[in-house]
Amino acid sequence: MTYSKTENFDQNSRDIAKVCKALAHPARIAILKYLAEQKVCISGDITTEIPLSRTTVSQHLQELKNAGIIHGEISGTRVNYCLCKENVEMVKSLLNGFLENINKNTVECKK
Amino acid sequence: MTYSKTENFDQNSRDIAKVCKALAHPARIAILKYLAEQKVCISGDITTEIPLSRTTVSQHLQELKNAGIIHGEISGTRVNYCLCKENVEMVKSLLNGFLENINKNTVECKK
DNA sequence: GTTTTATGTCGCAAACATACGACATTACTA
DNA sequence: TAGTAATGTCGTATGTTTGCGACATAAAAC
Repeated sequence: MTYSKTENFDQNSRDIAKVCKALAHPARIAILKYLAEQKVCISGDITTEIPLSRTTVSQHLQELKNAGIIHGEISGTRVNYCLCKENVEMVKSLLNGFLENINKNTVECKK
Repeated sequence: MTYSKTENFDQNSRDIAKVCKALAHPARIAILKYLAEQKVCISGDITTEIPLSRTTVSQHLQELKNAGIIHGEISGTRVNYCLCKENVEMVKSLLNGFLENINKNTVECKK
């Protein structure tokens, strides 16, 4: 009865919320930054760069993969992760479009 | 013991994650869109525009307020909410900076 | 002063997210 | 084919979010 009424909102709002949800944890931001820093796609030894257990990092990677932001390519026992050009650009234009849109009717708030 | 190790990540990553968290629900996106549509700041009768109870909408408004994205001004029994120019722009540049940054080392993923 | 109107806050229940140890899987290596 | 290394998945404990009814508050209307 309670919870999860997301289907009552329009697709664009849900898309934006979904992308933001994927980015809504510092570990995932740190992972993305790390991937962006590397010349080559890097495997799951991201663990050594992130102060979390391997299991947890793996889960965060799955979430980023589900959101389509990263991509993992199997190579032997390793998995090479990388940022997906198309999807990162999709995210960029989705968020930019939204922020540009709401930026039209803002008000000065001294606060 | 478990959970919430966010303090182990750098400030920028936490800031980005925080903003994204505020945007990580379709209701909040819908609320922001609605606010952007209005000529004047609109009070909590946003309820009629959003398929959720007044209580829940009120809570989402609080979250957006906490994130500094909107601002509520009391006027009698009403509260006029509006988008904060400075903060919306702050969010824009924060997210743009990050996305621009990670966009440098992406890879074509046919998928 | 009582009623109405617009809001916010509390407390609860259900759903979801986070973190991790233990186990399973898969491929390379000797 | 046994051993190791890199990963993923499961189960569990705990914290957080979502959604709402019920109550509290406070200004305006009468």
